[in-house]
Amino acid sequence: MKVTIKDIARRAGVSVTTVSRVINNKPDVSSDTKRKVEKIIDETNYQPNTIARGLVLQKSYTIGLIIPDICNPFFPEVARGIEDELRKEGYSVIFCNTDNRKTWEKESIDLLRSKQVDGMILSLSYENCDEIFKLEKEGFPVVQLDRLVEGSSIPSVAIDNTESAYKAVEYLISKGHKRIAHITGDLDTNTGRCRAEGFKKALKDYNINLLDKFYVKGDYSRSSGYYSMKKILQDDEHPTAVFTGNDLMALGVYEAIFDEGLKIPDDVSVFGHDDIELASLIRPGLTTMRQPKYRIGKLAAEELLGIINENKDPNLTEVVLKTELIERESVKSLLD
Amino acid sequence: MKVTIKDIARRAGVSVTTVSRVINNKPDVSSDTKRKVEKIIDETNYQPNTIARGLVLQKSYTIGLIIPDICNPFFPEVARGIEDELRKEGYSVIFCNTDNRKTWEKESIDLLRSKQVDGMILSLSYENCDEIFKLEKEGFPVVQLDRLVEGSSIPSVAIDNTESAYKAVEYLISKGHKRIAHITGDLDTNTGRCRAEGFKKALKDYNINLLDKFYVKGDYSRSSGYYSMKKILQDDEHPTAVFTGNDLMALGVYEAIFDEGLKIPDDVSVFGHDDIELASLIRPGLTTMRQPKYRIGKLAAEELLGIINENKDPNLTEVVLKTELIERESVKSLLD
DNA sequence: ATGAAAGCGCTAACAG
DNA sequence: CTGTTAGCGCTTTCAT
Repeated sequence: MKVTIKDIARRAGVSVTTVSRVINNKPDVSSDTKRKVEKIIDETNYQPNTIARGLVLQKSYTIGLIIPDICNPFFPEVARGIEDELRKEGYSVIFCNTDNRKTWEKESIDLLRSKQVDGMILSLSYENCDEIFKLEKEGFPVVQLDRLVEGSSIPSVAIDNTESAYKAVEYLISKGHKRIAHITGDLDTNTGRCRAEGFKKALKDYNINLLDKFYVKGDYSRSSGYYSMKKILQDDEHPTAVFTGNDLMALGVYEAIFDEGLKIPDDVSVFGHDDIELASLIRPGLTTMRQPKYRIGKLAAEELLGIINENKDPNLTEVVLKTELIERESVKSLLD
Repeated sequence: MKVTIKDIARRAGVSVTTVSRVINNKPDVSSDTKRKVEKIIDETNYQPNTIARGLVLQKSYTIGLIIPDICNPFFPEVARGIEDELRKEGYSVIFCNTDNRKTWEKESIDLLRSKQVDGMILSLSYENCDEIFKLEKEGFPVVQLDRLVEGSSIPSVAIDNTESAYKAVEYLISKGHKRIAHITGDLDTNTGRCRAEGFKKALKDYNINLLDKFYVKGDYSRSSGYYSMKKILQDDEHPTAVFTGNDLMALGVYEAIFDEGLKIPDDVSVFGHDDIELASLIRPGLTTMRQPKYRIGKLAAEELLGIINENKDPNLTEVVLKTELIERESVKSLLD
């Protein structure tokens, strides 16, 4: 049987209140009894039952993390940033994968609520606004990852995807590219839409025509990158450069290009987004926009902690991080 | 204020006992009152407090996952396998990163115990046996990942690294290679040692001499692969094939070989281990042994569930998974 | 078929 | 300084 506060109390010959006091470092305990109790706690290897404490304190010191898929290379680092930050404050994190399915998202939220988490960090599919609004109405502490829901004032930690994509395309243009294709991310997500928007805006600002056949809808998966690029390459008229909605798709694009016996960047330049680890590992190194992933996680956690603890006003908090252009070898300059 | 079982009881005009009965689908409730209660539950969007339930049931429906680092490409898929499997049975998972630090490992175990997890899945540093033994003595449900601790009967899900390496080398031999080098993984880890052992055993079984200069100690990092290969290539006498302790090192090996103006697999064949995503992306595609990562996670979860629920005897459970040889283009046949 | 009451392990007034 | 008491939200005998 597990040792409880009662056991400690009995063995120390004091009341449970006193034991509780020493556990929580409260005043009003003589250093004598304190020592005595601590000794017994040590001997018995007693660990206070956080569940029971949570019940009375109405606090679980646990937060929920809901993401599409921890296997998506974006999330492990974010998750790590969150866990590191939260653990410092004594919180632990329960994580749920949803594969962007609305029903799973709802289930996960309900599950976490029933587990009395003190807050949540969410990366939900774009359409799933109801859930967010419901949480907001209840005043439940929530921070969103990587998305901004219009009409809600729920804090969010994200990068400016539109600007980031714009910068990427601008770079391509500065290298003399004019025939630039884009394989979009999942357009059901905010990030996917914003990056596509940034792409279009850059072309427009630089007076470059956007050809329909150079704008292909992907879904962030590696295979969608592969097939989209295959499709693009079927046409006689190749683009000189392709900007993909994320690095994972760029990997698929690499394969498609290699399949056709073409060379990167000599035949086609490739520009990704996110700078996942693979980007530096593949050859040629993938030029891409780096997301400060760990930092996103860390800041999201800080944000959430702020809301939970100081009852910080969530209304004003919108953290927008910049991405960094990482130049490698997958983009060729057409100038000179 | 959150709605509790009392609120439901009051609004339905019944006792909390009755409400509890319908929540848990117990018999002895007239279908009439059952409907009535269910209606109120629906209306109020009531979610039973799992924490409170856990307190009386002595069950949290939460398990702990302790790993070195979720950012290590091995773990996300394992974690996903665990989460998928556990969620089906109504469990959720709290994860902790330890960076293989013993103090963090101990802290994490204590934390999870205080959170009353029903079991743990652990991937601890090799030296940290005390903690495992302590848990074992208490009969606490634990499954180990990727590690067999001698002298303990704690179940473990792992691949047979020795055999896996043996198979790899055997394959190389079957392709006519006799001058085979090995760049080891971190020999402070069990995996590293076993793979090196498998390498040696295969050579011995096939009566091939192991040259000292063809056995170089690496540490699983890409750069160690690079420098180790450089060192190997400095000698006039090249190996015809090199087997690396993991894929990441193989990547470094690729670079070293390219640096020397040599070709893979024409001049040197390369064989990796793990089949990380990258293996299929680099050119030439890396021949390697695939770890069934998702499956490892899934089985570890099943194992744990078995111990928790059916009080299955943990003594006999040692799941050893086979790796799969993935043939790509980095190995040349010397036959014909 | 239903409810009253006890208790899971802990904290927090309140008294002394 | 210390202990008594009353819950936190839920499940579970045991009556009725």
